[in-house]
Amino acid sequence: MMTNHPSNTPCAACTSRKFSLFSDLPESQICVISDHKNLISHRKGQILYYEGTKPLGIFCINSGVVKIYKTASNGKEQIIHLAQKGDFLGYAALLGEENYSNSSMIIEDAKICFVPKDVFLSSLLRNSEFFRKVAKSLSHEIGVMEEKLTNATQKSIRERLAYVLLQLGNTYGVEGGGSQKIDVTLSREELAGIVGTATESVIRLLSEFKKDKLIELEGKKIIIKDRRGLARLSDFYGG
Amino acid sequence: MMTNHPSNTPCAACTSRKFSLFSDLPESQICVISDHKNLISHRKGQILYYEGTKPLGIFCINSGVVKIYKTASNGKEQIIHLAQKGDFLGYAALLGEENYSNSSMIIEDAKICFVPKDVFLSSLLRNSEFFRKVAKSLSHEIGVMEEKLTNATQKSIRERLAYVLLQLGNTYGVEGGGSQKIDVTLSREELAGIVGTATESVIRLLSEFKKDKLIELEGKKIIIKDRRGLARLSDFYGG
DNA sequence: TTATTTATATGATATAAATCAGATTTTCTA
DNA sequence: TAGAAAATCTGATTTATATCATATAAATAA
Repeated sequence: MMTNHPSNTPCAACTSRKFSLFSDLPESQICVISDHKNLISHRKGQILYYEGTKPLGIFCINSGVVKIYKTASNGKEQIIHLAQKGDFLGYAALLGEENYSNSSMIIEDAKICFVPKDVFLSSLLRNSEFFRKVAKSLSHEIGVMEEKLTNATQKSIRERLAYVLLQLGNTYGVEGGGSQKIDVTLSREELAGIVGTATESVIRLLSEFKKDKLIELEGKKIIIKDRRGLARLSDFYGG
Repeated sequence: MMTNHPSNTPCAACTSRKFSLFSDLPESQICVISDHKNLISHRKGQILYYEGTKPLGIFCINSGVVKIYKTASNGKEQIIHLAQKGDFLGYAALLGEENYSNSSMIIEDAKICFVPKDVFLSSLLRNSEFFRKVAKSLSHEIGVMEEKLTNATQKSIRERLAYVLLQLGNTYGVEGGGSQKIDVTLSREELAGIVGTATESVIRLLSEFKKDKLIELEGKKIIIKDRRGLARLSDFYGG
């Protein structure tokens, strides 16, 4: 039996699904998920879940942007990553049978589906290809985190900021007139949280990058003018 | 059919297995693994695998200690973690269907079983409880890495070193006379690789900790004299 | 709109930690 | 066992970046 609430369009019709781990789940499974999911609209600033609390299901982002972060003992936020359309949230905590290891907050208005724990888990167990895909995603994430840790300890703030800008360009970049606008609204403080540094340092370095014609600043938005230059800075090819 | 090479004792009899992800695999599965695994002795300094190469199976540590590390572009090693008896290596790369994201080197003479890719994967698919356990382990690892990243960006070297010493004490500590000897041989350079700092900084801070009666130094071995003091340093409870 | 708060920006200063250099000790090896 | 090489240690110096302080601009609320 398949219910279909007005505000709850079926997963089969979801345009974000093709970007997600649900992408090639068989029709039958999709219907089960669809039947039990709950699509909720979130406004900027809302918290999806808090570190230390118990996961009751997983989130799948239909639209919007979410920051995943840990709050350090000095009160500063370390942003682990930004999640968008098609991304799953909270499945690591669920599979790890642990409380959330991080918190998540909406940074651009979002529509997010919630799929209850048992629906998600039984779907995994009933479909080993899906399970494998989820495991693949977890594994990939580990490699990404290893890279981030290595960068954090071995690279300078300047290098890391340049690298983060390039990455943001890859994910949120809108091309135009030979330059690339990073189309996501991040405060300087949040940018600092991604890089893992002080807000003032980010502001200072952005000014420097601007002076060096690597970027342009349009309010909160950053426009990348010279990807090659940033790439040179981000690595160790001179600098 | 179960072969049993002289140097290749069956997994059913392996005393390290109870610490591993194989711990409650059913007898039938154990036999398959046992039949296809290969136990190899490794000497200190040997490389198990290199970052960027293709995983052909997984490693399960029977004895010894292995460091898992990434080499940064400045040539320095960031040690991701140390692995010991019962730990699995290389399964994330296998499940992620990617090349190794890190390298691994023996730091204390080790006996390590190699289980070929298809044997491991078919075992996973045939036993969903095992698969779930592996997924749980991957998920846990992600949380650990998030914590490490946050520490790396938000804590001082002094705090991180104190924290690393406590962790090493937990894993390798041998109690005796109110103090705890860290019974694993790490060079100062490797300790620096764990903390994510320069070798000289580690040496200097160890001297300082010694002066402050937090630890004692016996050649390469470190003896923790004051866990409480180190804990105070490692966190932000004054310092 | 104006007032108030919050975010961004820039300068001055302090400091942790890297780097460079040299001495001593330990480990390796021929 | 001697000699060479590597690791540890300590000191001096430099540098990147955090912190503190204050000004300006932008966002929000009254």
